[in-house]
Amino acid sequence: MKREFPKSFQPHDCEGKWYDEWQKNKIYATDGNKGSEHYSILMPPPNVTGILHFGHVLNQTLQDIYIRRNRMLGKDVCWFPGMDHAGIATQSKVEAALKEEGLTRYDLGREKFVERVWEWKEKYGGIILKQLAKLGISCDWDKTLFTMDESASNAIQEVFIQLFDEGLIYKGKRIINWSPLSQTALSDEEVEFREVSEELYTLRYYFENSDEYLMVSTVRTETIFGDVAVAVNPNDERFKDKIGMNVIVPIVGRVVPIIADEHADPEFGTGCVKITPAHDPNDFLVGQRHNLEIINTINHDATMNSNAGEYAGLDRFEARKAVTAKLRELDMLEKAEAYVHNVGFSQRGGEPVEPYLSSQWFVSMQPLAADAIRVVKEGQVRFHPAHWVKTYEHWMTGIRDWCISRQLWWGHRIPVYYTEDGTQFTAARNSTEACKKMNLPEGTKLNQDPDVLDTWFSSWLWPLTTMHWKHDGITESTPDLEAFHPTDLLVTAPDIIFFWVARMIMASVKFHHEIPFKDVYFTSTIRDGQGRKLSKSLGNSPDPLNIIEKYGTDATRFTMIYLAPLGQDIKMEVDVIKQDVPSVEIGRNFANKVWNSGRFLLMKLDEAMGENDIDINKIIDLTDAELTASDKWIRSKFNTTIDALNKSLDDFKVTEYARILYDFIWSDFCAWYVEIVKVQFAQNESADYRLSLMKFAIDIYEGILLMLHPVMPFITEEIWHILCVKNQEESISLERSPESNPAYRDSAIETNFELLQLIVEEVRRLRASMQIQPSKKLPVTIASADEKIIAFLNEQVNSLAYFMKSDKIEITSSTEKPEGALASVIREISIFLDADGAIDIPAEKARLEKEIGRLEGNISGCERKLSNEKFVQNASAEIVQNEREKLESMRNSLAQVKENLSNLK
RNA sequence: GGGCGUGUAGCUCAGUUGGUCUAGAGCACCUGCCUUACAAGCAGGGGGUCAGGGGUUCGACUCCCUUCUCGCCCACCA
Repeated sequence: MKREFPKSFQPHDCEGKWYDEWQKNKIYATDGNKGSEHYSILMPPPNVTGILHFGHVLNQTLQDIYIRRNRMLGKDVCWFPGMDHAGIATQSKVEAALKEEGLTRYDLGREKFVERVWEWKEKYGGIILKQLAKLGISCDWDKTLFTMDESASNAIQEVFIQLFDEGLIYKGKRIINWSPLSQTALSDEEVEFREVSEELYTLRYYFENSDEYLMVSTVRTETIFGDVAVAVNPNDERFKDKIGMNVIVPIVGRVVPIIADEHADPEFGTGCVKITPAHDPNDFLVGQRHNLEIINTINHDATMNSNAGEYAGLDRFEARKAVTAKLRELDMLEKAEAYVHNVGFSQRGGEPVEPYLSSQWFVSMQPLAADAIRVVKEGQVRFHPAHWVKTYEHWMTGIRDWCISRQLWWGHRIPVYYTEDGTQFTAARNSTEACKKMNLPEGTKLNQDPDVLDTWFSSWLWPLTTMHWKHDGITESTPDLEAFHPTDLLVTAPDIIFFWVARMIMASVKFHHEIPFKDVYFTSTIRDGQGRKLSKSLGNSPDPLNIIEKYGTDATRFTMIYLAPLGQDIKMEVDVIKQDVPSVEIGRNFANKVWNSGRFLLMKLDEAMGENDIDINKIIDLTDAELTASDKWIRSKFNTTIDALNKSLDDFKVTEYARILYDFIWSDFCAWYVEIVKVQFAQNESADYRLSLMKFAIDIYEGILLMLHPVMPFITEEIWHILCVKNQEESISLERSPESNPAYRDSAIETNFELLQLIVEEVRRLRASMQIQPSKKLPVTIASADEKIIAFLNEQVNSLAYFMKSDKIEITSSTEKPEGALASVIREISIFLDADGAIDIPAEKARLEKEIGRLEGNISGCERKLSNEKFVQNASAEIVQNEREKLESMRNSLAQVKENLSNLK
């Protein structure tokens, strides 16, 4: 029965089919008892609100490559998928939906609102995971964890209580980053600074009962309502005598002291700075040092409060305009100048954050950092590329406390209980336990803290919660933890090194006394043709699903890997309107090449079988004596390539892996070996030989499929089932490792074959230079003084003839040039192409003269080197020897070329 | 201000501990081909003082110093 092998590869026909088959047979599932060696990866959980982007394609493909490879190596492999509840993002989405109905979350109340969010999650939350599955990733979906799942919640609660009891979580009244849009506190990491052009206003602060004034500069005129002092530097001679005097805040009329504080920089502005402790982190510290009153003038939504008098209710920016106008009117404004400075923006909401004084929960990070720095320094956790270690250490060394409370409803509620008067509180699993901890009578009414935890407070426990650590609040160890923690590899974008990577290291070391992962691979940032980051807001990001639809999953995966050098950005031309990424053609064309070479092998196999239906596995292998040098050459190359591929993956040089595969398959296998198979097949009509030859070629090709499978899982699976498996029931998947056999490595044959390639290429060049018709067959003479080379070339004479389009080849030790032939010299081997009178004498003369010039240049360079005593003394013997041989060979070649020139008449 | 990275053909990038590197590949370009799988293909070609300067060395794209370019991260100035 002949097998079907369509003319071109149709990705869509096989992708869904194989993915279903893999998942149905649960070949990616494990209970941790499948083998002695384990390998695991944690999937960075996408946001429940997320949609697929190119970052995912790259990131997931990288993980899948390592997962598949290690499974193929026979390890017990587990890839843990999951999804993040994404506090602010998700809550905003649901609030936006409510707004459509004319409602706010307060109309629903907390409980109803959270129910709504769960409903939303059930309805839309799975989209991103289904999209990820489209990438062909081989994870065990049954192990999917949602960060709001009960088992995760329990662990998170335990961690909070433990840190609270140890005094590492504390409540503090501080200036935090407030998001007026989301109306919640943010951590420092959630704020990004951007350069903004604003105006710097210089105001007059008059002394009491005087016409004299101090000049004070500020951008934020609206904050003068919170002014409680003016600070000057204690060493600033200009103001030394003013310290202790009072000035009057414009408009407000408040009398405030002039204080001395290092915070005031004499070099900046007027040297005087107004102190507003409620609205600036530095001013807050100054206020603490000088025991100043704190006057808050801004509401949660960034409108002015009653302390702003007639400006109350105005938005902060409108208030700034109004106050500035008023100052101008009162002649209190000395000047206004253009000013560029950095302003913090909410990463999520995009609005300027407000430095805001409020009570929040903090984690004391310094005590957690020490061990986490150590495990990286010691190389227990390795970063790729390694230069991230410096960034990591720098941040960890100066680490600041982490604000973890969020004024949201969607998230893990803070497990802290307060007495009704608010004077006593503790962290506990429930109010009963809280009563006990506070020595209160059981049943005392307590209130739980209304706030929830920062989403990243669940993310930092991801290595533990995915494996159900303390899923019930108690259990320290689980089968997954036993088998798969620490995980082997984390693949993630470098922009979350602080948000996530560093914190996971701290958490696993602190709570489980183990590192969370051994290697961290930081992925490339994907940019468009102009070098801009692909992003939704820029509108320069095509939907990967459209690209997959157009080119296929394998092609998309391969292209991303092929283009993504470790530690450097990828630049990729994108066309959002056409929804196209043209460079994915690389992968598409490559897939086509792979497909067609497989198709060719099957055609030839079928031809060899004739009417018979033979099990490929029952075909007799060619003996070593029956193999030609070319067969041995491809076998040797194949084994060299496997080793190179393994090394590239071990070194996390994934792009190199893709390039080695590409070059080996395209050049070595397709361009050379497949052509040779055609010749060998044609020249030997024995059916047995032909079958055995095809089996040999298909065996090599099967190895190629195995090597390619981690990056192109679908096409390889499809071809393997068509070409390599007789009985479809035997195996669901090709997954197993190609083995390299050092015995098949043969450097002598590789060198000889390289020579054959050079000769072929030279003849092609000669033909092209004389514009000889491609179909025209011409006699070729190859002359060498080396008998071994003659023997090798003689064995390959049919292949040579085919490659060189020659109808007559003479391989000889005599260097006599045939009449009227084009002549060339490659490594002392003379090549004569009988151009049958089509020879252009002046052109040929010019070509030979150019060659002579080149050789003479090289020879004199070589001679100069060798006559340099220091070179001969210092360079290694091998280098010097090489140089001598090179010189000798070039001299011989030069002589031959000169002879060819003199014969040219 | 501090740290990290980058600069090689028109474009995107390779280039292993300095020595066949007078520097490679893909795309684009030019010439010619429907040659027994593949025109999503095949054969050939042009194109680069390896950002600039200095140094170490017998020898530098590769190591050191320095200037410049572009990019990223951290800190932050009222």
